[in-house]
Amino acid sequence: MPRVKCSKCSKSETVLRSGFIRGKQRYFCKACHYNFTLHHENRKSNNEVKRKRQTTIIDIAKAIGVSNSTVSRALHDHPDISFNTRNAIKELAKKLDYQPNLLALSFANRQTHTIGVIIPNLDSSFFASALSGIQHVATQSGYKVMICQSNESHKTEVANVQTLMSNWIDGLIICHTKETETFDHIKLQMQKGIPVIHFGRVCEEVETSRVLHDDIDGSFQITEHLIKQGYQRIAVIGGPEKLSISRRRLTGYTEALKKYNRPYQEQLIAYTDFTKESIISSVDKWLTLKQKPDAIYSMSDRGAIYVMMHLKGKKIRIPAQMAVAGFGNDPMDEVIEPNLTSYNAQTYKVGEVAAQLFFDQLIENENFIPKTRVVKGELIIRGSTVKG
Amino acid sequence: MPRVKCSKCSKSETVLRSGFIRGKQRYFCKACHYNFTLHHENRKSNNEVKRKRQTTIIDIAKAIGVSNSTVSRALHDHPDISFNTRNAIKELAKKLDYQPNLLALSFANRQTHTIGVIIPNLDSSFFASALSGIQHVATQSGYKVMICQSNESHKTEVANVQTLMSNWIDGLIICHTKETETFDHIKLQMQKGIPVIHFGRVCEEVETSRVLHDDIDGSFQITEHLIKQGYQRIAVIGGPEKLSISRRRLTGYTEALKKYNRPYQEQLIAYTDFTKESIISSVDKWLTLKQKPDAIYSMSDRGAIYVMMHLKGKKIRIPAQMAVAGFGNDPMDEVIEPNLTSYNAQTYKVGEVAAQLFFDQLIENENFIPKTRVVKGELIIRGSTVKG
DNA sequence: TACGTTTGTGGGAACGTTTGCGATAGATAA
DNA sequence: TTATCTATCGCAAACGTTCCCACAAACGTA
Repeated sequence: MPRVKCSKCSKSETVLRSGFIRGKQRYFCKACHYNFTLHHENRKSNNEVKRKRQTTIIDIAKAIGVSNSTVSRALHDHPDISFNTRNAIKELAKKLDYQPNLLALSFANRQTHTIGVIIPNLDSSFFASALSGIQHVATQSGYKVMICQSNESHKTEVANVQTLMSNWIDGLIICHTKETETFDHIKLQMQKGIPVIHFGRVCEEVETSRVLHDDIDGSFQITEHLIKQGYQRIAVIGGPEKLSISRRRLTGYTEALKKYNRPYQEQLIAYTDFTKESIISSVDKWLTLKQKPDAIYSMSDRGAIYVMMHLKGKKIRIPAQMAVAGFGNDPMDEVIEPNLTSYNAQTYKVGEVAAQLFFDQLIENENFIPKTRVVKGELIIRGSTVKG
Repeated sequence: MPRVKCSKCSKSETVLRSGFIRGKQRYFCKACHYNFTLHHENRKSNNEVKRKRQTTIIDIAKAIGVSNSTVSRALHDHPDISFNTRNAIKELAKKLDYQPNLLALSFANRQTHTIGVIIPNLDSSFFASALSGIQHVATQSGYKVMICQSNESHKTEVANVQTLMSNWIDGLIICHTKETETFDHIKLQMQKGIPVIHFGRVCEEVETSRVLHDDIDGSFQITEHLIKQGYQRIAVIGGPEKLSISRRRLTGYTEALKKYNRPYQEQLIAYTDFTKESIISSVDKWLTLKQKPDAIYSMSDRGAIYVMMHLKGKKIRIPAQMAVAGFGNDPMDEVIEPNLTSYNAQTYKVGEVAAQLFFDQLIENENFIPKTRVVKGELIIRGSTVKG
């Protein structure tokens, strides 16, 4: 028998317990037939910060004495609204600093005006500038960007897709991790009708719009440049073998060799996971060869820089004894000595195009056909490959 | 007299035009008293991509034959739901791949579980890693992060705040642009009751929680290190004079001078806007001095690198003729030659702490008191300041 | 005047979830 | 039995906006 006063009639004899509500005892008063729970002061655990109310359409409607529909229409310049009403509404809206509640809007329209972006990481200037490109185009069209980093972990990537999707993104722009080899998580979203755009590292299993660096031509140009500079044995540091960019860049390399009638030497190709250790071990292996390479082309600038630092540590002169070239035109290229020859892949533009492809797909809708765009880059020749 | 069939009674004689709806002709049938518009096939311009319906709580409720409330409570392990019902609901939910509609949830609860972050840019590793820190902590607590770049433009920053706010972010973590000198846009949001956290570049006008690099101690350590290395005239490249980090870092510098009884020389202090041009012009000015400095401490690594490249261009040997030190421990520091001495400001951790401060404020709510956290860093001595 | 036509506005459902309050059929105690 | 409890569930409001439909009043026109 609880000794609790009814919060309505204040009697306590008639109060009896009646189950639990959210962990709290609920009481029922026989006298006044009233259910209640005790709102103790320790209700502070309520960390749902209710913000101050914003002006809504309803406020305006009430103030002027029209219906919400009218206000909504007036604000959207719907032709059905009289000049006077429209003006009055707009004026009051401005006065009350009315801001449409995007949440309600998204909720009602079932679209959030948000693009989800998944990239391996933000540390590399490569992805950072692609992201900037995406953001630029998205912002122009009134879209927001929600970013996730996969940290080159496939598992995280899958989780990221989940997170973004449950936030109702309108589209997904993604560059896969170097681990990713299965694409069910992508296919699933496409079935749900979400536009998916790939960039950089691409998935060949599914048909999506995609934007690529000109990997083949870039690799070709770098290789051609090295050949023309007189280097005879050009070694290559690639990424994981299954990664499509590895394959494409290797294609450019072999094409250049073919054009200049140079032999393709298996032992000069190294597939790495882009980590410092794997790269250095490849280089070390090459250095033990009888026929050492006289040039190393790394498919990533970061890798090329590891190579250079390693070579410098071994007192091997660049480019006299060994030329080095990279891919991506990282800002570091102009800092390291000698400056690193690289291929400016226009990553910012890649990001822009990716976002544009998203909007294309949005507009063309169901009669949309996936497109592949290739962004041209340019070879930037610096000291690391030019003797003398 | 239009020849349009009523979509209800199919007569056409009784149909007459009745205004416009959204630009489309509206018709009214006298016979059946019915208003309608023609839904032509060319309704394809409707690029509001309605996605495939997700399973909702209502679907589950109908399927099992209970009310939505019951389903909601069952999924939340509310004690009022019987074991059997709960199980049945959870099972079906799993089977139908039920995902709660976060949009509806945010809408109902008036909170989005999203933190807005505004940073000057993503290109610098400084902000990128702070961002990673924020994201890490946020994700752990089930919060998302919405990122905006101000591009060091105050105007853009203000617009960013607008954008984020109208998306109902639950809190704002911001590092101001170097231009920003007025803070009304911040005050406004604080009045609305949303938590604002500052990091790095801080606003002293308003009372917010904030997390700082240990600018003073960092600067002190760098200066002390230079003094101990025997450098006599240490020049400083700072940011804009109004920027609080400039002032704090200068404080550390002067404190070190004081401790070692060195004179403070006005002409060795340069306030720049961190651009390459302004930095180089400062350096050039110093080089014309009779009493040239023998060490340059740049408050940003990027700036220090500009300095080094410029000095190298002038064949000035580092550190023999001029030592250089930076602040921030940018990855480039280990790439440039000689390696750049710098202060590792633990920016990743700064980001983490910033996010934590947000959650603190969220929990403590109205009885919350702004805190200032300082993240300790460490001096990293490299070749650019150590002779021989 | 009588009818056809247009204009301007209101009503209300829908979007998915949470949650305070009621309600009821059994269970338990008196 | 009766009085009291309890476990379990339903109802409905609220969040802000859009948009389909209905309708009355005004406006033309014959």
